[in-house]
Amino acid sequence: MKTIILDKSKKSLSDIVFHDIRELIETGKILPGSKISEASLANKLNVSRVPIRDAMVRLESCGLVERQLNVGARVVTLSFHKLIDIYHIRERLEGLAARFCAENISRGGLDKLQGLLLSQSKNIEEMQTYYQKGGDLDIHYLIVNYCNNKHLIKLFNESLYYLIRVYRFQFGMRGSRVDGAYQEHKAVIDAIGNGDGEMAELLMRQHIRLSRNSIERKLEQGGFGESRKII
Amino acid sequence: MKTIILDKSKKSLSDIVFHDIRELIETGKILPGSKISEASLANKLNVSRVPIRDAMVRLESCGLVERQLNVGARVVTLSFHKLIDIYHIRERLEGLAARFCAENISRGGLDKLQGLLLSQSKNIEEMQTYYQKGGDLDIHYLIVNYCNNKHLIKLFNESLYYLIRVYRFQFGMRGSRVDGAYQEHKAVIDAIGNGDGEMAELLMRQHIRLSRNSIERKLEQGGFGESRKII
DNA sequence: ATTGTAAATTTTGTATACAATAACAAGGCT
DNA sequence: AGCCTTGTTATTGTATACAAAATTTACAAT
Repeated sequence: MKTIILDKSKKSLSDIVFHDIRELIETGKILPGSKISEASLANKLNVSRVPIRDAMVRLESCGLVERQLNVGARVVTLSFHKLIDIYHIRERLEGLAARFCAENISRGGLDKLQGLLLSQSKNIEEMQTYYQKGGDLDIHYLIVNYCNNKHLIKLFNESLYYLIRVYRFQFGMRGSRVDGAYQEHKAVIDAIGNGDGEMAELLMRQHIRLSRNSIERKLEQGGFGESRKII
Repeated sequence: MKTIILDKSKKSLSDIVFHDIRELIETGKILPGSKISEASLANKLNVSRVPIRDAMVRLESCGLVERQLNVGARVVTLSFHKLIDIYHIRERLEGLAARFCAENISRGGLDKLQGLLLSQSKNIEEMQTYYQKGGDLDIHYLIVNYCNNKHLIKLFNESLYYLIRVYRFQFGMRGSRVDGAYQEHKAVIDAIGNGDGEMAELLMRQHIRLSRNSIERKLEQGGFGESRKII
């Protein structure tokens, strides 16, 4: 008997192109506010315009570009105000995800979470680089993706996560609040491990609220390094 | 001097087709779980496959269809479980929207909300038909769209609202809980009018939680009329 | 010099054509 | 008979070609 392994990792060109462009935006290779020409991108990536357009439609849905009829697509322009708006949304949505995790998470999922947490506690220096790379997003990403609510997962992955990554890079938010984050992450994951949904939601909301406060304070101080020019 | 009025209502074929298909799904003209052939739809709507594909990509982002590489798109199959998941999300997101409304809404926006509420209080009979048509969604829609948080608005409109409408139709959820809804809507809008964000969020969350409870009870009783076959 | 108009160019939107993949059916093998 | 193989068909993915719209450029009139 031949085992049939359906290769789910097989991607269409549209898919590949989508992630290529997403990464170009995320890493600032395409600047915010700049126009994206379908033809030039098609040349650059050696594909026809069709996969590019597919990708554009998806990128618009993800909030990374804005399109206008007969004019074209522009990379979204970010602002601190919008960032704060997103943190309010994250507070509610990730709070809910933490609750669902506490109620539903599998043994394997919990192991994964606790393992990631443990690897962070090893030493401060590793942690620094980890956080600087935006790796703390991984914990948030994992918690959402283990929450077992398909709509919530899709919502977060497609409408928030990519955007958050763009913000992290473009505002130079690397390494902010490395101090408190670990303890707060630990508290959330402990609550999840105890199966205490109410507490998990509360702690996650508090954690994200504190992050937002930290950002608002830095904003008042004119912080975030050189990236103010992006405003 | 010639006045330039840029017609934002101008839509591309892709746009029109998107809403056409969305409505076909919403009204059950295309059944849940059924396959959508690009070619046949292109024939039916008298356009080429290109706008159909654009629409498909968007429909997938909105959660109305699921696509598989080299196989095609299927209309999503709904379930009570998923519906409950969505209500949990709505509770958080619309709660936040109510809070933002209380903090930011314009005089005109508030007038609109209170006007809609007033028109509902006129008489029970009108209200019944109003709710049966899914019009109570309008209040929820308005509150979100006046909340002044662009990301939240986009999230709700593109990832929840269409789906909710599909659920309403396919599960025959018309007219459920006409009784309590008015009072609860009034309470939320009063809080918004008073600028009390905390209270507005609390009341909206409670309102949606009660709706969810009502649905869960009906589910236990084997309710929702003939639509159980859809499961 | 500036503004308005019109031609030219570029870019997007849509249609058609071709390639690749998967679903399906028929026939041969154990 | 049942299952595997293989060829056929249908459908999706991608490329190219054409149409329509917007932007840019050039030029003329004030």
